[in-house]
Amino acid sequence: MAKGKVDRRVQRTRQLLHDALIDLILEKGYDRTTVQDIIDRANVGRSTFYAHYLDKQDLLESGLARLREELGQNLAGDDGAEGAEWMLLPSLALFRHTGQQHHLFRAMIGGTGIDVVVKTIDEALTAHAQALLDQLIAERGQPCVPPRVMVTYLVGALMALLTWWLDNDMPYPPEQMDQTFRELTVSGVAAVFGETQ
Amino acid sequence: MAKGKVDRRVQRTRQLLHDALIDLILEKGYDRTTVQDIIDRANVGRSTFYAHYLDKQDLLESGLARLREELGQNLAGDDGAEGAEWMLLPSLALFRHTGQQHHLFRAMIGGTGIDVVVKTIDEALTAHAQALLDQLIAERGQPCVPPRVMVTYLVGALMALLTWWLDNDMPYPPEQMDQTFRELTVSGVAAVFGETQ
Amino acid sequence: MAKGKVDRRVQRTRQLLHDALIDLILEKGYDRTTVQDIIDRANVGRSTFYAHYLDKQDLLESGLARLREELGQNLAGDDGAEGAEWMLLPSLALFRHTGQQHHLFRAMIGGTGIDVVVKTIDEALTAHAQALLDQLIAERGQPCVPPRVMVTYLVGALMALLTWWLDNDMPYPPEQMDQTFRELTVSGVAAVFGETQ
Amino acid sequence: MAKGKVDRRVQRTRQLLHDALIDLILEKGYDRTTVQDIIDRANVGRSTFYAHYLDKQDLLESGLARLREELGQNLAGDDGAEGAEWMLLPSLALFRHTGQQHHLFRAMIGGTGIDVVVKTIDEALTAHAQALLDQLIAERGQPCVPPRVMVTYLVGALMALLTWWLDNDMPYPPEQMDQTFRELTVSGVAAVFGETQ
DNA sequence: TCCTAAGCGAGACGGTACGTCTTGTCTTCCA
DNA sequence: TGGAAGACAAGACGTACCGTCTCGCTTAGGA
Repeated sequence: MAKGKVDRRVQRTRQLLHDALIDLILEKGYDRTTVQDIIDRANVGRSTFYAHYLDKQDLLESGLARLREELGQNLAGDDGAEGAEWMLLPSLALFRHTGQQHHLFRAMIGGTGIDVVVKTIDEALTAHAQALLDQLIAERGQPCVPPRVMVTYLVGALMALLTWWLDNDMPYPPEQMDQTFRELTVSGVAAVFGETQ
Repeated sequence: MAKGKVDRRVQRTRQLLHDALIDLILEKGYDRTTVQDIIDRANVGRSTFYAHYLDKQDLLESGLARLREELGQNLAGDDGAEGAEWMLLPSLALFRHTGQQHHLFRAMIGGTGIDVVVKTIDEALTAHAQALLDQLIAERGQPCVPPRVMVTYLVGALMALLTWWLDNDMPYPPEQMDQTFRELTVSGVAAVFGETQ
Repeated sequence: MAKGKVDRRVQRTRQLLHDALIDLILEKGYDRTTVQDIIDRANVGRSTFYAHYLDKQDLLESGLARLREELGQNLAGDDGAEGAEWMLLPSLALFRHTGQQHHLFRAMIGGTGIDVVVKTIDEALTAHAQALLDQLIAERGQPCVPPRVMVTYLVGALMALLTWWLDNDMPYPPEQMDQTFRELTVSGVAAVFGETQ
Repeated sequence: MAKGKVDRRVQRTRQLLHDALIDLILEKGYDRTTVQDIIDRANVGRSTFYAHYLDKQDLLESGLARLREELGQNLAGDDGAEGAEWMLLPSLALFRHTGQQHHLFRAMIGGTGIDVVVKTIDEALTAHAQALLDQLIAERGQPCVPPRVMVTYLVGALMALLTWWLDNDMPYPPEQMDQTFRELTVSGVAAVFGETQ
């Protein structure tokens, strides 16, 4: 069998398992979902599950690559539209994107959230903000606070807004959430670069 | 037995259980600690454990009252020293306080953290910020963004900084962390109230 | 709790498990009986089973002490009645005893049999024959063949008859089986001690 | 492809599987040998195994034809040499034959033995003894015990000696084992036919 | 010499039983 | 009489084999 090429059956099995997991997360939450639930739903043998994944978390993580990619694409296109040079995070795109799949995202990052998912989004946003900040530093010079801490601040604030928004049934439109984030953020970022808004 | 007076043994048992839990959290983390571990360490019977607490989480939560109180005291005294009227969170006191007990706090809120602990601190900070914000609104009128969202933003950002700081072995002194938080926050808060810094 | 004294519940649980195993052996055979079958039948938790026994075989073996004892009692009383001094095995008692519980013994030693059970009976008979043979040697001197081999011969022959008898629905009464065994055995034993019948 | 004619490759595959099984039985015993072990050793695909045999036992049994044949040949030649007319089993040839391949036979019938192998030898010996006994009956008339039971007795005794001998590292030469069996057997057989030795 | 059906290896798969682990309840005994 | 000790039912876990299956490659034997 050609190396590096995965059997069509393997692809199918993995897809079945992923789909089953997502279904079950939506139905009863990640923590209450057991491996048995997953393989029953996917019509897959127990040993088959463990042939592909180490455990439930491994299955989840293997699906995060796709999430990362999706986020990357959706968020990338947003930057041009941001306008303000002080805006380091694609918050509008993020609110829009998660709002569209709010059932899924609520199950994934709402409430307590699933650690590994939260961490994945966190890291993606962190990388994004870090990159933009590096650019800004190249243009403006060092800010008066440690850049890494700034990034942590921005990402933490945005994640908090996002989580709160999903947990509270999205009481404002994405645009307003973005606007709020922007208002609170931009002058701070400008300030640490010595600018006055 | 005198009613209303809790048997001294009961107090002792509870203390043993709390201490055992804290020890074990520091040793191997909350998630990897089992009820069996706790009662072995505390030299307590299994049924005794369940006579006092519903489960592991209940034991943890019951200890949070003290944490809340401690935080309340430590953070309250800080406000006067904050100086700026736009500062809604006692960040300096928080960094100092957690830094002093960083082993414990790292185990509690570092990494993935223990949900209920994070939530407790989050709620305490949220209440604090909300109160100060209400005052500010009484003086300044409504800000241009939803106040509840503002509070979420501020608390989320501060929690993110705190967690990052502990996870990265406190690379900056509490004063600098506070300063950074302040720089990034104050102008934003002022801005939404229509003030220019 | 008093050491060496076993909780009444423990006794009860073990009894339930033993009974369930015997039931199931009679119903579907030892090999086809699973641990799950046993604990379902006994209304016992899986972990309880493994708290008491290492595995299915261990449960079976732990019940063999009683079998050994039973055999010992039933077979011992027979010797006086044997008559012939050349008779080293309580074959009549054995056929009678097993015939009375033929369902159980068929399941245990018929067909392929359960190794450990066959071995247990084999050992009990071997010890018995060896003891009588030692007496005989004390009286008569060494036989012209190795005593240990003689014992093996006698026990092997008797076990073969017993197994065949149970497997073929006991086509002869115990008395006739005993008589046959006696006819074929006695003159041989006498012969190796230099006696002519 | 010509029907009834088996592909050379087929022969080769079967041989590989048989050899692998025998190797593994000698190395780790029949019970501890898995199908996976066998096909790994034989460098054969899993499906190939099941294309030829139903299961591990089927593979083993298919090899027993040769064993039966071998036994038949070796044992047949012995009868003339038996001498005594009361000797119904070719015990000397049996001890010699198994002694020569004691590694294999020990693994096959020693200890607990492999049921199907033991049964095969048992049946071969039973048929042999039955045939000779029928002859004897034709000459001497009915014995005073059921002939079928006699045969069972003789075969059981011989198998027991053989197993014990192999399990105990053949402490006596085949001739002595045969002699012992003969001493214990012959007078009994004679006796049931009303003869005195 | 080519073609084609078979044998074959590789290994994915559904299924079943295993022995382990942890939870929260229940029972017994002792101080 | 309340707490220590720990037995217990429940059920999820990750592992080990089994027997079935699908896939392409190889390879003989008849055209």
